[in-house]
Amino acid sequence: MGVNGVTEHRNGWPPGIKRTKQREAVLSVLERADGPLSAVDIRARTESDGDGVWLSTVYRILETFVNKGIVQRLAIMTGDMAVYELNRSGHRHYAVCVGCRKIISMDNCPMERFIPELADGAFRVTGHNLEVYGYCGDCDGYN
Amino acid sequence: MGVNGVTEHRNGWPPGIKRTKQREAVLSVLERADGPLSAVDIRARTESDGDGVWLSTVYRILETFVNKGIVQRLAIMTGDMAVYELNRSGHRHYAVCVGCRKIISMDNCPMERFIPELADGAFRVTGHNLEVYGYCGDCDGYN
DNA sequence: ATTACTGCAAAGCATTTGCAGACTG
DNA sequence: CAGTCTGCAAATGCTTTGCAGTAAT
Repeated sequence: MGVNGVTEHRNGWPPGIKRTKQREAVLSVLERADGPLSAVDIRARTESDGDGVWLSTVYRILETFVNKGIVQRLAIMTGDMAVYELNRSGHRHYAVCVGCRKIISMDNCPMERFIPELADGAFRVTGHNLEVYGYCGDCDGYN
Repeated sequence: MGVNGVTEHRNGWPPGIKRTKQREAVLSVLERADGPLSAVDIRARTESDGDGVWLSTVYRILETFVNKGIVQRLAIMTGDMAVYELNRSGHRHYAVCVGCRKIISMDNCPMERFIPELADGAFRVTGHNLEVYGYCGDCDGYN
């Protein structure tokens, strides 16, 4: 599989991270994800894959991955669970449907050209987060 | 849409909302706020003002205000508490300092001119949320 | 062998909810 | 007066943490 260019760890393993069955399972889930996943989602998918990973371990692995820059924790507030995604090179943003809570990925980032504008003042920009809210095709018209 | 909106509580109170001492206290805090506040912040400020409001009541009031469109719940994930702000007409976005967690407001919204682009597909945009991360003047250089 | 990681249980903490009394319109 | 709102307490649910055994380098 792997249509996507996950940064460097193609043939092996991200450097500086101990390789364990559980971490492989979590990374594998994230690589195959179609959108951001919560810790609970990830745990469920590892179970479907045959390698159950304990929930607290999933949280610890995610924390490690985030610290290493492999994974990104998004700020989408759909419900109250944090969601995570692989930190792919060309980053994405998401549109959240207020009707059905579906998360739709937006391919391009309209912010790219504006970051320079913001960087002029006394603030060095290192990243950003954008979510768009609204109604998807299925839910529009009912609201 | 585009109606002059919620900013109508000129003679003191938004329409359609029962007026209680606690709601007045919360609204007053939000009106004087210099930035987004958490429920705990709000509760603390009502205490300083002399009118303590119970925390669960603050949450219920905020929920009511959000439903009425008076208040907005942001998706800033500084720590793990939700933060709220008055839904002022010209809306704002915030830059969050990764060093000291300070929240700096950005006066203009770079997204305004891009929402139309997004609205083309099967998605009707009703709102959006943007946060920029980086280092503020005080923290830059130390990281 | 040394050090880090995981399963598990239990604690933490923000937020929500149930209920009886108090208050608003 | 009827219906809503609040104080309070207890519950809920996501996330974190402590510990002892296990696995990786």
